[in-house]
Amino acid sequence: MGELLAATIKDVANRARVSTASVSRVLNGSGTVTEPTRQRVLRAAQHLCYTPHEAARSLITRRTRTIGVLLPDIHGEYFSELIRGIDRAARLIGLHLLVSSSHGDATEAAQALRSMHGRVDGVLIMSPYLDGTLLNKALPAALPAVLLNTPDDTGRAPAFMIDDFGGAKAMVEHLRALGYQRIAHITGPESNYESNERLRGFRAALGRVQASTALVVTGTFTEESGYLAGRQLAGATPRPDAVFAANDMMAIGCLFALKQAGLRVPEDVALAGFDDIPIARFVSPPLTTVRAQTAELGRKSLELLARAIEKPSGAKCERQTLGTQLVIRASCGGAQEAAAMQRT
Amino acid sequence: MGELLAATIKDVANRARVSTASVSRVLNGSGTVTEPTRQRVLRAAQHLCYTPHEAARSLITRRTRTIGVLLPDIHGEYFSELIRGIDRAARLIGLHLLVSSSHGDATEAAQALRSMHGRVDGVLIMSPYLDGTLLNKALPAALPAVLLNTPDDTGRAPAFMIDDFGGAKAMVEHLRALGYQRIAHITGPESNYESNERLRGFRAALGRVQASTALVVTGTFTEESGYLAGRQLAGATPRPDAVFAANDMMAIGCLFALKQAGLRVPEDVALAGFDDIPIARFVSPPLTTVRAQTAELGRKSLELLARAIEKPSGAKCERQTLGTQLVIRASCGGAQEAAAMQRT
DNA sequence: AAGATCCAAGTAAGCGTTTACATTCGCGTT
DNA sequence: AACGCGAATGTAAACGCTTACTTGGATCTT
Repeated sequence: MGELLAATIKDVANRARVSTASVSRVLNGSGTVTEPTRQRVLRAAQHLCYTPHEAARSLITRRTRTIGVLLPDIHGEYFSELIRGIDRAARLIGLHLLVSSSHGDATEAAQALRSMHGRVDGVLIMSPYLDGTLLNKALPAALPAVLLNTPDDTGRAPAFMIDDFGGAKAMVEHLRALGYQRIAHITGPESNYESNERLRGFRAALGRVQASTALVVTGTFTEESGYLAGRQLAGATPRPDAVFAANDMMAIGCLFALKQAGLRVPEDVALAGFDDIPIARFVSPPLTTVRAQTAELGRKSLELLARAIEKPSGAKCERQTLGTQLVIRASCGGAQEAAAMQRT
Repeated sequence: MGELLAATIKDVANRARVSTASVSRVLNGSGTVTEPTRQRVLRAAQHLCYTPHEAARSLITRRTRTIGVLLPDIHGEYFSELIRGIDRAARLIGLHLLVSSSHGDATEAAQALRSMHGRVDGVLIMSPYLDGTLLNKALPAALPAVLLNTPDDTGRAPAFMIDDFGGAKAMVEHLRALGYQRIAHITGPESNYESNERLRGFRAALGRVQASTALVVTGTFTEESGYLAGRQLAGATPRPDAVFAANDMMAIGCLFALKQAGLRVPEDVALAGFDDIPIARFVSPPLTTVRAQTAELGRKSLELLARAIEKPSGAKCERQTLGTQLVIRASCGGAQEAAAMQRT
C-alpha cells in the first residue's frame, strides 16, 4: 500500500465497498443514495484524503470552472488594479484564474491562447496588439471570450472599453479652460489602441488648427519614457505651459524631469495624467488625472464572461464603454476654480 | 459537419487517413514517422485548427505544466512585484500560472489548495495564516510545494524567506545611529508572521530596556491603518522623534497623518518603512526603507519549485533567507551622513 | 531465396471522472 | 403468492489524449 499517489475515486469506492458511481453521487449530491451508504463513502473519502482529479473531471463534464486571462503585461499599478477587479469577481462566482501575460506580440498571445484549450471555460483578453485576423485565428469558435480595451474589427466577442477618447478630450478641455495655451502630449506606444484613442481625444479638444502645431512626444507608457519626454519638453522652445501624459506612470516620470530641469509644477508647467493609479495622489504635487475605473473594468468583464459561459446564446457581441472622470489635484493648478466648475 | 465543437485528434487522424497514434507522434515529435505522413498530418491539423485538449493530455501524461499560486491577497504593489517575479520566471520555463488569492483564513486557503488537485504540478504558497497542521492536511503528499514567507513548523516543503528580522533590526540601528532617541513602531497584523519578525527586529535593535518602553502601535499593513497610527503617534506625549512602520504602505499613511498634524518629516519626526515598493521613492519626502527583493523572491521560489517538480527526490526542505538592504532617502534625515556610512 | 532485422504505422489500454442504462432489491398490490 | 414498481446501486461507456505493444512490409544477411 504505497501512499505515493493520490487516492482516486476507485480507492474510495473499494474502501467504502460501493461502486465508483455511488461515490460520485455522494460527492456531487446527484442521484439518490441511502444515508448509510452516504456515511460510508464520506468516511472513506475523508480517511483517504480524497480530492477529485480536476483534469479528469473536466474532461467529461466539459467544465473547468477556470477562466483564462490574457494580458500584455502584469506589472505595475494599472494591471494590479485590473487583476484585482477580475480576481474579486471570479472568487465571488467561484472561478479560477489562469493568467498569461507578457506576450510582446500577437503571435505570442495567440500561442498562449491555444495552450489554454481544455484548461478554461472562457477567456478575458486584453491585447492591444492582437489584430482581428489573428484573434479570429487563435480563438476557437466555441470559446466564450470578452475583450478588454482591445480594438475589435470582427465582432467576434463582446468588448469592454474605457472611454479613452472622451477622457482625454475632457482633460485637455479642462486644461484649456484653466487658461493653458501650449499644451503638449506624451503618447503611449504607437501601435497601442488606447494610446491612439487618447491622442485622438487630445487632438479633438484642441481643434484642428492648434492640434496641427501641438507638441507631441512619443512614449511607451513607462516611467522611463515619461522622464525622457519630460526632459525633451523642458528644453523645447517655446516651452509648453502644460503637459498631458497618456498615462500616470509617464506623467510621474515627466514630473521628475521637470523638477530636475528646475521647473515648478504647476507654476511653470502644469501636468496631467491618465488612469488615476493609486500612486497619483501621493506624488508631489498630487497628480491631476483621468480616473479610469480599472478594477471595475475587470469586474464587469469577468461577470459578462461568466454569463456568456452560462448561456452561450445570450452573448451579444456589443461593445460597452465605461465612462471616465476628471480628478482634479494640484499638479495643474487652479484646483479651486476647477472644483467650482465641476459643480455647475 | 458541425463546426460547433473543437476538432479532436480523431478528426485530424481521419482527415489525414492515419491513426491517432501517428497524429500524436507527429505533433509531439516522438516516435518515427515518414515525411509524407508528417506532412499530411500537419496539413490536416492546420486545416481543422486543431489544438490539443490540455485536460485530456494532462490526464494521461500526469503533467499540467501549470503551477498554482496561493496568495493571501493580490492587491497592491507588494503582490504586484511578487507576481511579476513569479510570472517572468514561469514564462521563461514555459509554465502556466493558476492564481488563487484573497483567502482570509487557513480554511479557505486549504480549500483552494484542494481544488487545484489535477490542475497543477506544484504550488507556491504564501500564507501567513496557514499553520503547519492545516498545511499538512491540505497539501497532498506528492504535490511539490514551495513556501514563501510562511512560518513552517513541518519541514514539509522548502521555504524562501525575506530576512524580516535582520532588515528591521538594521533599519532601527540606522535610526539610532542618526541620533533618534524615541523610536516608535507601527506593526502589521498580529497574527502575521512577517509582521512579528519585523517587530522582533525592532526590539532587538533597541535592546531590552528601551524595547520595553518603546511606543508600539498595531496596524494591518494597509495605508488606512498607517494613517490612524500616525494620528495616534502625532498626539502622543512624549512624541516619538522617529517612526518605523512595518511596511511602506503604512509608512505612507502615517506620513499623511503627520503632515496633517502639522509636523515636518524628517525635521520633527523621521519616518521609515519596509519593502521598498515603487511608490516609496515618489512620495515627498522620499521614503527611507528596507529593500526586500520581492520580485526576486518570486523568481527564486518559482525556479526552485520547477526544479522540485523535475526531480522530486532532490527537494531538500531547507529554508533560504533572502537578505535585505537599507535604502536611505530623505524621510529620516541625515541622508548624506548615512550614505557616507554605507560606503565604509 | 529464406530468415533475421528494422522501421513505420496501427491497435488498444488506460488516465480518473461522470452518467445513461441495467440490475437488484424491498415492498405494497391484487 | 405472484406481480409490478420505484428506489438504490452497479456496469460500463464515454471524454481526448499518449504509449506499450503488435503488425506488416521492406531491407539486409547468409
